[in-house]
Amino acid sequence: MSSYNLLSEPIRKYIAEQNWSELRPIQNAAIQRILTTTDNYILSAKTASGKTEAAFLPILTDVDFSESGVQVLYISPLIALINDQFKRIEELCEHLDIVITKWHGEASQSAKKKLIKNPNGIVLITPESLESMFCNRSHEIPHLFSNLKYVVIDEIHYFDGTNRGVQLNSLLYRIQKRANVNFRLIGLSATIGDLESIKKFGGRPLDTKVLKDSSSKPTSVSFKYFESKGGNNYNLDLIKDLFKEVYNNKVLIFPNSRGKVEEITHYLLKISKQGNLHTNFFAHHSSVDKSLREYIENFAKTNTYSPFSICCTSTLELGIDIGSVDKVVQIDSTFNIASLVQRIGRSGRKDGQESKVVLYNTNSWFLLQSIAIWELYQQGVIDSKTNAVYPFDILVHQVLSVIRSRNGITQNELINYFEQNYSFEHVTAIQIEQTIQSLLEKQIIEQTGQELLISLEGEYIVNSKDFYSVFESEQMYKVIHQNIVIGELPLNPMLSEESKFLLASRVWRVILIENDSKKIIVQPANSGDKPTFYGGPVDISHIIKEKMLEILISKQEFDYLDQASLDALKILRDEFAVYKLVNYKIDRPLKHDVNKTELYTFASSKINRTICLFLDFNGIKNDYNDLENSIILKLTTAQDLYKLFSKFNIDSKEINLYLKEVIEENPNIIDFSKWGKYLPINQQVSLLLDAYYSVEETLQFLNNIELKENIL
DNA sequence: GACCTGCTGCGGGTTG
Repeated sequence: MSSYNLLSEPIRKYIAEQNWSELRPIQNAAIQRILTTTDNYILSAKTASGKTEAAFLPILTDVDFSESGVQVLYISPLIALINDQFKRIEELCEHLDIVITKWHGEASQSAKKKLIKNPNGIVLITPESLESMFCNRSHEIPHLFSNLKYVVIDEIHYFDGTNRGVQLNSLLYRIQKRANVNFRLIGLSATIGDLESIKKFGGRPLDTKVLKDSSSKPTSVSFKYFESKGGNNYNLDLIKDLFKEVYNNKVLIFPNSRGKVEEITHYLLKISKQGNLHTNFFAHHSSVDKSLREYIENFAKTNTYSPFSICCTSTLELGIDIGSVDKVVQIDSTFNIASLVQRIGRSGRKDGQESKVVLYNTNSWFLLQSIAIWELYQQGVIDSKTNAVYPFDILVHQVLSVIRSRNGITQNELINYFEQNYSFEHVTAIQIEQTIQSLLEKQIIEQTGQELLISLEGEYIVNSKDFYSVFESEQMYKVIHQNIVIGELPLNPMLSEESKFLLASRVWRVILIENDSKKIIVQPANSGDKPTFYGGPVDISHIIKEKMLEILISKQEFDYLDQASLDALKILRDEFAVYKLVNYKIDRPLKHDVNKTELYTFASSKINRTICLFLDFNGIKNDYNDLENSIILKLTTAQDLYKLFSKFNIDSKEINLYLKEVIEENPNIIDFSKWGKYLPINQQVSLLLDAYYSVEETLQFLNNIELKENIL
């Protein structure tokens, strides 16, 4: 039977009205498989290939919405995506009598109350709102979800390998337990790196199948090279070239940081105004006020004819609906392949159109990284993030949430509950007990009779609105002009009264800083600096670093490079030719200089960080540059380094003891994790070794490499 | 050189 015939009458009617000539491959496959099996499915297909419909056409056919209780739970990482999908699903349900409810922090309270009173239909929610449901409406969970048939997770790759993903998986387990229900899971994504890891969502990896439409849109690419000379400032020629590239098109520009977004938007606007051309240049990032961002998104979506450029960070990387753009500009390399795939997918969304991407680079290492990522993308390789094997920090958060939600639970019940929780599959009962003991010792929880309860101290933590998320957020000051919020900035020492900065593509002068209400009052000004934002380094995966070396030592030519890129690549290749590297898996350059030695690792950021940990442990001073892949040491020979590496094969007890000392001396080291500080010290050590460093992998890497030296 | 994500419930006021 054709997949169309499997669909219910109202759904077929809907399809007829859409004037679709045919169903897309991913839709056909999904309808067939979802309606004829009981498996979970991950639907993977390129952006704008109709994945939402692929999930909902069969689900709407399968589910009897006249029954009470929420039938379908759609989970999204972003509020903006929920708002977009709400409209789409509403259209899909036009001929069906189905209630659709948005449930997130900015959704209507009355709609939520209505759902509680009469739970049914489809609910669209964020993981954090789900967490809050367990905390504040625990007794409603069975009533809401005991008839749940499907959970749909949108942009599921975004959760994979992240703390938010561990939290989400734990929440799915908690729904199953609390509402005593078994649901099917449908995950949607355009970019999947690690299939095995994604299949674990929902706790039935063996019954979770992947439907993948690997067809990709033709993409035209060009690389341009404008070296930045001194400091962080862009080469003026880059800005002029960029202007020519964008001013007559609809474009998204991704320069990788909020400060650079402001800088580039400012320059482009300036050039355009000088030439009396249009002023549709926008800055879009997390520090620009939400209403302003929505205005920009809406401008892009509704505007059919006029050209515009939105300069943005990853805020416009996921599937928020802004319509189609003509081209995507990436300035310096993305940090991973999935990011590039998502960004490219934003152009040429209409059928038959090709995607267009222009990659600018401002130094040769970024150029090399960009080529590596582009080549891997062409090969269909996507890099993936990996979770900690023992995510103790999320465990501590979930333990607190469960105690709060249950309003008292015995220790044995709690241990048993988390032993079965598939989100913590490798964590043992003894380890769970240690986590609980630590919370008791730190007096976050207390024991009353047989039951564990949140203590007075703990109430402050679990009752704070900051409790629901597993990621940290810094204190921000609102930037206000004439009672209108422009955006928000972290307060830094550079910012004082009379200082000037760029935000939302305009220059502002600080009039007043109100510390109590966390406000910065500003007025427009003529010139100013880009604002300073705090941000940690972003890890680069091993396959990208390895590919960079492969390209560096090969003679491979790339026809998408402009002359300046070719020249820059040649200089870098010539520089490394002296090492006579043959095998990119094994050979690593060791550069002897007049008073220092540089080890070029071409390894993942995590491995580099771990090598530095080993060096610190052995009292060897080192300096590390992730972009250039190099660890700088005092003068040393390859023989000395081999000797040192063999010493790294140390008893893990020693490194544990060392890390304990490090943590005791500097407790802030654990702050890379929001909930890490509540863990016992041995679990803090484990978390560092597991999530921050990578000992096994690093030892394997060091045992495998052969150093190739230059002769001074 | 350095992304992003989310957030309760209540009480008091205003509006239709």
